[in-house]
Amino acid sequence: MRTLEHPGVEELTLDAVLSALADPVRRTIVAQLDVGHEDQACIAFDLPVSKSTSTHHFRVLRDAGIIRQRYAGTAIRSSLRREDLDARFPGLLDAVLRG
Amino acid sequence: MRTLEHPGVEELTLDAVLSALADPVRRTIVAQLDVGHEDQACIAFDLPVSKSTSTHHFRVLRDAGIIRQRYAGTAIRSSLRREDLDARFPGLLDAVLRG
DNA sequence: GTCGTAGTACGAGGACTCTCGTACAAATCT
DNA sequence: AGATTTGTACGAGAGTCCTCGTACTACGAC
Repeated sequence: MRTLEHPGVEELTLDAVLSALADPVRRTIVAQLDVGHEDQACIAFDLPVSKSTSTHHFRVLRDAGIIRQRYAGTAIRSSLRREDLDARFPGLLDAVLRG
Repeated sequence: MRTLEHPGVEELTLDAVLSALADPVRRTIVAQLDVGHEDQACIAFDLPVSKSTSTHHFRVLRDAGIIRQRYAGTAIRSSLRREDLDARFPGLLDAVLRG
């Protein structure tokens, strides 16, 4: 099975997290994951960009440690790393999601 | 007396605020304002960039509504718009400052 | 008035980002 | 096996951002 690289909790940087969340498309992804679309494939998200651009944004979120991704057949299941983010930057994710 | 443009509370956008806070130099400014250097001139901040780059970063922070600036002689006094930010995006500033 | 200080305006270089299309790889389904 | 689905790799174009130096303005001090 194919695997995907994820940074550890202690590797999360405020710089990467804030840069990732500064993009509106990526905040849309995070918001949709927050309301429980964790079973969706990347392609099923409602995004105003092409497929390759989607891949780019999901990768940025994964590299920043904001989401976790694992293969499920040909698709990928994404989920929010809420606990890791709360442990490293308490209140940040909630504040952004509320905004 | 010269004046400076500031956005109103209702004009603050998450996009502008997060983009502004995504830069490490600007977070340094915000952090120094947070620990009570609000009497300092811009030039007195400990930043690893040139004077004109400083001007740029202070302007981005002001345009995003994160700081307030007013002239005091030839210098400028900057201060955090903590209450405005807390009203618009509760918990966000604290989370970033804690990180 | 002259000098010094604090900040701005402007332009430029370099890097990065967002976007896309096309071509491709990996797993699944028929 | 062949077709379909999902996502990736790659390259390219356009735009943005960070950085700087130089020249300039506004205010205050002497």
